[in-house]
Amino acid sequence: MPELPEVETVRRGISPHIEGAIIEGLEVRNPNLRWQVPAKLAEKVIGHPVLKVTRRGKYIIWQLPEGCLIWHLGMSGVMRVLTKTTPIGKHDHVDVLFADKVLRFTDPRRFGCLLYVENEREHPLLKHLGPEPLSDEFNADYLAKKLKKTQRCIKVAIMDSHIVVGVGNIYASEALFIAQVSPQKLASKLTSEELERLVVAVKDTLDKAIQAGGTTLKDFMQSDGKPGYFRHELQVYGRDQKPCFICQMPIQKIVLGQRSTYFCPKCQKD
DNA sequence: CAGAGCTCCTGAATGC
DNA sequence: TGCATTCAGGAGCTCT
Repeated sequence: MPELPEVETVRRGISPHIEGAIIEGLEVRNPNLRWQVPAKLAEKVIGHPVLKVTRRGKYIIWQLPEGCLIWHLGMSGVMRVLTKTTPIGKHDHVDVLFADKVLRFTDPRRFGCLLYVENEREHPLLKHLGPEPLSDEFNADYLAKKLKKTQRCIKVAIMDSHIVVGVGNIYASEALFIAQVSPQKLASKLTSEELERLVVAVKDTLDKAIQAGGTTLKDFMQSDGKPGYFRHELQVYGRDQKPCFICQMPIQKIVLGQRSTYFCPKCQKD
């Protein structure tokens, strides 16, 4: 399940191979992703170079001269740069062909997407997104302002991409544990100290994971292998009933906003 | 307007 | 061993 660090790792992994290359072909084997891949996408992109590969939240954006491709990996999406002779697998839905290689998009669950827009800033998916978590714009003052009047618990709020992008289910639990704030606490009730700790925890957690991802980049292009994702050192996620690494109290699993949530009832205060 | 719940999909895990 | 059932999850959409 790609979270922001994985998406950034994918971006870094593919960009050296893609940037500057001219798209020579597009093969959409299954357009039924989260949204239909636009029918006449090929004629819009073929013959044009990919100028730059950027990221906004968990969206990967390919900048072309007259528009851009917007990709999302959903939760099972994978992008790999392969040789053209690599056999096609069951869930290999899209190939972008270059002179000497192919960018292959694989996504068993098809929660991902591939869209095209002329002006990235105008696109409804990107237009109203909150700040990047690693930017200075994401700070305790900003969060305080945003959460001031909300009735939601902090874990649900921090996962809202209108508040801040890229904080997925796993890292939301992790960051709250590190910040020692209960995921159930009403978001508007966090003290400025707690907000500060949470902001720092989110940045640290994501940043560390991105650094870890960098170390796997060399393995990114295995022709038959897995993408260069990496294992996290998870403190609470997936550790239901296992002892807290700080106080040994069993980690609790609850559901918030239809998402499983893990926390230490002793270390994380309401 | 804010927020709760629904929804897409398939592989992995679990149950019998 | 094998089949049936359950669950997970990103995030936009619908409904209240």
